[in-house]
Amino acid sequence: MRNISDVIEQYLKQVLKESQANAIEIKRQDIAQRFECVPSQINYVINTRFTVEKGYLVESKRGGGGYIRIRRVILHEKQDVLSSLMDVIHNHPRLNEQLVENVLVRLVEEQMMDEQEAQLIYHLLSDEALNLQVDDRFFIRRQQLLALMKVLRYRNGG
Amino acid sequence: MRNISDVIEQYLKQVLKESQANAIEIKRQDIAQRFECVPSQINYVINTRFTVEKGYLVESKRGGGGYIRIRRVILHEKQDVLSSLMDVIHNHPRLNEQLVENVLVRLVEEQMMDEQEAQLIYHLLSDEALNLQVDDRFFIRRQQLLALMKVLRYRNGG
DNA sequence: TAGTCAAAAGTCAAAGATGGTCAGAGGGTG
DNA sequence: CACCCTCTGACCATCTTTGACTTTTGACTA
Repeated sequence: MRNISDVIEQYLKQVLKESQANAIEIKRQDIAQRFECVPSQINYVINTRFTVEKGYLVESKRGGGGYIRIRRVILHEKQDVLSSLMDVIHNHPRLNEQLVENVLVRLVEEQMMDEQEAQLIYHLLSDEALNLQVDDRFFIRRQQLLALMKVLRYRNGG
Repeated sequence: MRNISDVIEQYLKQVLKESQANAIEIKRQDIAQRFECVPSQINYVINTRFTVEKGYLVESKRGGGGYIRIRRVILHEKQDVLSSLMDVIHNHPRLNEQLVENVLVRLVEEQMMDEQEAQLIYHLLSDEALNLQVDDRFFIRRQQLLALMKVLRYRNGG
């Protein structure tokens, strides 16, 4: 594994998978110690790898007895997945390639589209294809991702 | 061998051949060091020798733990269909919905994509999703259709 | 109860680690 | 000589790591 962030990410996902409940509670300091890094590294991992669009919810508490709780969001209805992703799209002012990728990966994970389709759309929404001013790029991505959600909704009998 | 680029090219192809998977991951700096050249020489080799037309796909990541991944892919046999469609796209100043549809239908007929994929893309490129000034719409459609062609060159057997 | 303190976790910006781009210099070949 | 590859290095973009400083919380004390 190339960097410590990836290692920590894998570790947390492993623990999450092995836990009965779909949530784990960690102590930031403990994890930092286990991987010999500074505590704020854990925040970095969480902020970049356990985001809402990837299907995670994170809560925490400071002070004595503090913790960080990571929850895997499990939505049984495909419609719920779509509306949650639509929220994400609406709430993100800056729809960069990374976010597009996260959304598409999630859709594949949730079996709402296959990899080939995701691949195609990723390329259509890439910086290279959307060779425009950044803000215009964000705008187009929003429009097209929402259009995608619409098609997927009715493809899945909505 | 006359120049360092050729040497590096051969080396990478050798490593690729010996690897089980049809992909390798390198560190630019490592390769540059091994052949005692500047790092950007590696980009030169990749840009001139590992192109899509030659059957290679390259991805990379910057920053800590960065890498360059080179993958061998199989080119689609219908390159001529793609180039003729690219001509069409280039030569049409006004890429309206009808033209998009025609292109997509042709791609489906040629079995370069399936109906579902065509459907998806049609919606992404619709007037409704591309809620912009007409000229901008034409521009985006051109960019994205060309991006689509690029992906289709190697899909289905990579 | 209010105040104080220590123990968490959060934020943010700087530094570090890679890879990418581009334009110009260098060199070989028809 | 002209032209086309190659090679190089300065500068840029992106992702990760680190640490100083901040905020929140609960326990203890006056």
